[in-house]
Amino acid sequence: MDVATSVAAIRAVLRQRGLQATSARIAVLQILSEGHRHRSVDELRSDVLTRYPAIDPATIYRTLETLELHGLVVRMELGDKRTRWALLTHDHHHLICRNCESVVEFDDELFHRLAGELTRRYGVQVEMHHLVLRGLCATCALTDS
Amino acid sequence: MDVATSVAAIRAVLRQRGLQATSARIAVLQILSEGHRHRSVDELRSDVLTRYPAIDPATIYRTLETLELHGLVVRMELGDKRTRWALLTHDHHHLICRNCESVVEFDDELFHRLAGELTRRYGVQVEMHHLVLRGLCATCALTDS
DNA sequence: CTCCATGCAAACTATTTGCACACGT
DNA sequence: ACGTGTGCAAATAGTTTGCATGGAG
Repeated sequence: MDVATSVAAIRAVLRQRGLQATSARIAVLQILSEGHRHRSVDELRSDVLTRYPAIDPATIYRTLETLELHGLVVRMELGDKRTRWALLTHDHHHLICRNCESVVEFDDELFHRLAGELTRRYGVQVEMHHLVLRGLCATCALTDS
Repeated sequence: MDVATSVAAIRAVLRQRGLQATSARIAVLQILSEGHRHRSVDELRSDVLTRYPAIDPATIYRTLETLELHGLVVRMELGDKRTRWALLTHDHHHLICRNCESVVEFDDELFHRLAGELTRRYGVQVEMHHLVLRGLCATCALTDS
């Protein structure tokens, strides 16, 4: 699914997995498909409001749980207590800058290597899809602090 | 601070950082020093009960926040909503087995290399102290599932 | 003796659940 | 029509905060 996916495509994806194409599910997937930012339930709720009739928070929670179960979205804990959600696309990882709060995104390559090494050494099977690291982004790292 | 640290040593560490050596802080550090497991506030509260007079949850939260600020303990989010706490010792990382829920611990070496590579490639300064990964532990990886 | 830390109770926030009704197929 | 999804309201769980009292230095 790509940025700003059409409703028809979303319907197809849902049906494909045996899920009813309800308005809540379509709205949530549509919003999440616009820029692959990770959003909290509350952000989702207000984003939905700009274009669709309101969805009850309880429904959003249940919708996301279902979509996660069927491998369409992923959850991520950023440290505050709200869970963030995004479309499941390719594996990628994040660094949150402790100075300016910006989020840097990394592709999976280096982490993939790490996972392999961990398997070799410890026998574990690491499933890293959306890792969250903390530290300083390039800009703030230069200014030190 | 080592496993089962003496009260005198704990007092010293606290004073050293300009902190009052109160009974709550001593009790919390004492409990955390016994096996470097990561504990939830509730586990801490009941562990304290076996040896000390009860500490109010609110006090435990405030105590941990203070100790964290002074670099004595670290927090960790395991995915359920309770924050876990441990003494800050050496950097190490964890894998939680999604099958048997066990926690595997890794030393820092491989991750340290990864952090270096990220700095080289992206200019970021990664601060990874207690990373939490998910996957399968060696035992469950063999049995597949 | 002076503050900082603690206990208690109430407030808050994110999330979950029960139930009757509405919608998708 | 049938069964699943949704809205609403109430319940829950973890955590935070205000305020008066108690203990550490």
